Amino acid sequence: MPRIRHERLDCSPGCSVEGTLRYIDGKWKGVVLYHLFEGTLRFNEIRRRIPNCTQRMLTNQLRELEADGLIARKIYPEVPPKVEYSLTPRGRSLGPVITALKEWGDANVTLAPQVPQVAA
Amino acid sequence: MPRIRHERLDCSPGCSVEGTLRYIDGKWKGVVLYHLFEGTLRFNEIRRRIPNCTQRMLTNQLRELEADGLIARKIYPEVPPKVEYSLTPRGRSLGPVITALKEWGDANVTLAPQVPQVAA
DNA sequence: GCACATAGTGTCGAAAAGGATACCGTCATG
DNA sequence: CATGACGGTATCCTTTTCGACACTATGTGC
Repeated sequence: MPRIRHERLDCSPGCSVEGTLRYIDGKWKGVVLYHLFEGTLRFNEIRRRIPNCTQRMLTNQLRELEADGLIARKIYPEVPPKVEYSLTPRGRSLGPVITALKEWGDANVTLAPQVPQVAA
Repeated sequence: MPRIRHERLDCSPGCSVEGTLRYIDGKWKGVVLYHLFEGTLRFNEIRRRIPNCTQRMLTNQLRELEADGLIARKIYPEVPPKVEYSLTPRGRSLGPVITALKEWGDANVTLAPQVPQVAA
């Protein structure tokens, strides 16, 4: 379950910003959604696209996205398991958000990040 | 310091999405930025706009936003302290992102949130 | 018989985020 | 003299998040 950023949304007019953030908060949700905009993907297809995400984390993120109604999970009762993930209409409605995030990132996040690099 | 969502950004083509998210991640950053789009604000003006945010958290969020070059902090060496916060050009360039977040939130986040409500 | 692929689950523990609370110095006001 | 506003800090503690790793079941291929 994602961090509950705000229990109530009437705290401030900007709160709907945080309300949206709540849905895409989670270390891998943004990327997952981004990849699902390409089309339906199976579990391990997503996994291969996001190598740094552990299996457990991917499962978590997918479950949360599903619980939030953003993605759909279709299980084929086959012998080697087959599960497909796709965007729901609600998920697809996030298009402008993901696009805006992607564009700002492409323009403003240098590929050599000035991230403090944990400095350990 | 924000959670370091991804140390490297070449992990996946969607990573610039997460790259952007890194900047607005933090429980109150989205709202803070949103309010600063209205114009320059003093510390306690922001504070009053976000009543649920503690003083310590607000300071943290502002410091991180400043460190990320999204907001500017101007100190007036006056006797009752006066500090003004405003968006930098870089911060202002987040406009489309904040707008997209706000619009999706307004349209899709019902004011009576179906947040699991901690269910404790 | 062993490894591999599928799509997961369970448990553990470290680290990070965030909340509560108290405190700082200075000035004005009552 | 006490209180409040200003813009913070410092400290402590709890909650959340995330990563590592092992484990599950079934079927295929070698």
